[in-house]
Amino acid sequence: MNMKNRRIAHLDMDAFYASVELLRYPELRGLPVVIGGRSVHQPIMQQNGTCLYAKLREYSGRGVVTTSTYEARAYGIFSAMGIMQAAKLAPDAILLPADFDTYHHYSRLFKNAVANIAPHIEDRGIDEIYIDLSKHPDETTPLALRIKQAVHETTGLSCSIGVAPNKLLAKICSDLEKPNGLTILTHADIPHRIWPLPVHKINGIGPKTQAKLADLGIHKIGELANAEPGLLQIHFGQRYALQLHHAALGNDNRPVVTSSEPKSISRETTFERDLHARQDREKLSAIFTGLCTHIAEDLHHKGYVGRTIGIKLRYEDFQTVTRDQTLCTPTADATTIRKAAGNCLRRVPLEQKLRLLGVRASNLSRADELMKESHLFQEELFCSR
DNA sequence: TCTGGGGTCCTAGGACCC
DNA sequence: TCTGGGGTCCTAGGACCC
Repeated sequence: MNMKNRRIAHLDMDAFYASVELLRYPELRGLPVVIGGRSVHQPIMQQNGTCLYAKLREYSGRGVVTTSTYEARAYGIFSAMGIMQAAKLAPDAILLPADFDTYHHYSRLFKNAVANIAPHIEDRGIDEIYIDLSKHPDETTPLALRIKQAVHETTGLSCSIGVAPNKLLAKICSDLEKPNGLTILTHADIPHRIWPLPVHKINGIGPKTQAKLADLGIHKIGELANAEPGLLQIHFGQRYALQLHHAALGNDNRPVVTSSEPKSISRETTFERDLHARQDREKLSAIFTGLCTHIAEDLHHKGYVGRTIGIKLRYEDFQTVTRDQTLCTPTADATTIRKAAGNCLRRVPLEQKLRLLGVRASNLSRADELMKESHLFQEELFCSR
C-alpha cells in the first residue's frame, strides 16, 4: 500500500458516557451533567414519576469527573477534574454515577455498525476507533456520512469523524469540528489547519512535553515544525525529537492494527480515607486479597495467565511506587498471586499512610497455548519457586 | 477538599551470559 | 589483572492515553 494514498478515518463518539446517560434520562438534555464520583448517587424515582438527581454541591469525597456534557464543559468542567473542584464551578450541575456495563454495550453496538460498512478497524478503547478506508470503493465524503448515519441509527448517538492520510492527522481532525463533525484533510491543508493548533493536540504530547516545549518558546504545531532539529535533540533525545518533528510535519506511517493481545491486567483502588499499614492492617489485608482474587477472576475470564505479578502503592503525599516479581511458572491462581504480591509488599516502605493499592499481572500468555509448551516443565526443575 | 481506574510504551541500570 | 562488546531478562519509574 502506497503510504501517500491512504485514507484513514478516526471516529470519536461525542461525550460518550454522558450521551448514553441522556438516552436514559432525556429530560436532562441541555443541562450541565457530570458523570463520575465513587459513592452511590443514583437518581431516585419519586412518587410522581419524576427523577430526583444528585447535584455536584451534595458530593463529598475523592471522585473525579469521568465525562461531562458540553453544557458542563462550558463551565470549565473536564475529564479527570476532582468532583469537589467541579462543584465550585457549577454546584447545581447534575451528577450521575458511571455505568460501564451500559457503556460497553453501546460501544459494541457502534463498532458493529461501523464494521458492517468498513471492517478494517483498530480499537482505541471504549469510544473511539481508527478505520482504514484505503481499499474501500466509495468516495470519502458519502462513505463517512454513511458511517455516521449508521452509528446514529444503531445507537441514537452522534460521533465525529476525521479522515486524513494517516492516524496522527485523522485523530487531530476528528476533534476539529466536534460534536457531530466531519473533517476531511489532505497534506495540502496542514499549514493552515494543523500548524495554528497548540502542540498538545498531537497525540503523545502531554502536559510535561508541552511545558518543556513552551520553555523553548514552542507553543504551536507550526513552531514545532520549524524548530531547529538540534535544539529538540538536546532536550528530548534523538528518538523522541525526530518523532516530534515528524508529527509536526504531519508525517506518520503507523498502520491500522486490527487485532492485539493484552499486555497486562490490573486492579487498583483508592481508599475513601488514607490507611496505615499497621493501624489498618486488617482492612488493608482484606482489600489486598480482594484485588488478587479479582485479578485471578479477570485472568480466568479472559483466558490468560501471567508470569509477572506486581503491586502499586500510592502514599498520602501522592508519591507512587511499584514492585514486581517474575515467577518461574505463569499463573492465574488467586493464592499464588496473593503470595507473590505479598512478597512485593514486603520490599516497600510502609511508614507513610496509603491512599491507593493496586495489583497487576503482566508477561501474559494465553492459558490454552501454554498447555502445549512442554519446555516449561524443564524450567520448573531449575527454579526454586 | 486537590488529584479514578485500566491500560500502553519507553528508558535506564544491573545481572548474567557468551 | 585494570578491562571489550553484544544480547537478553528483570525491575522501577515516568509519560501518556481513554
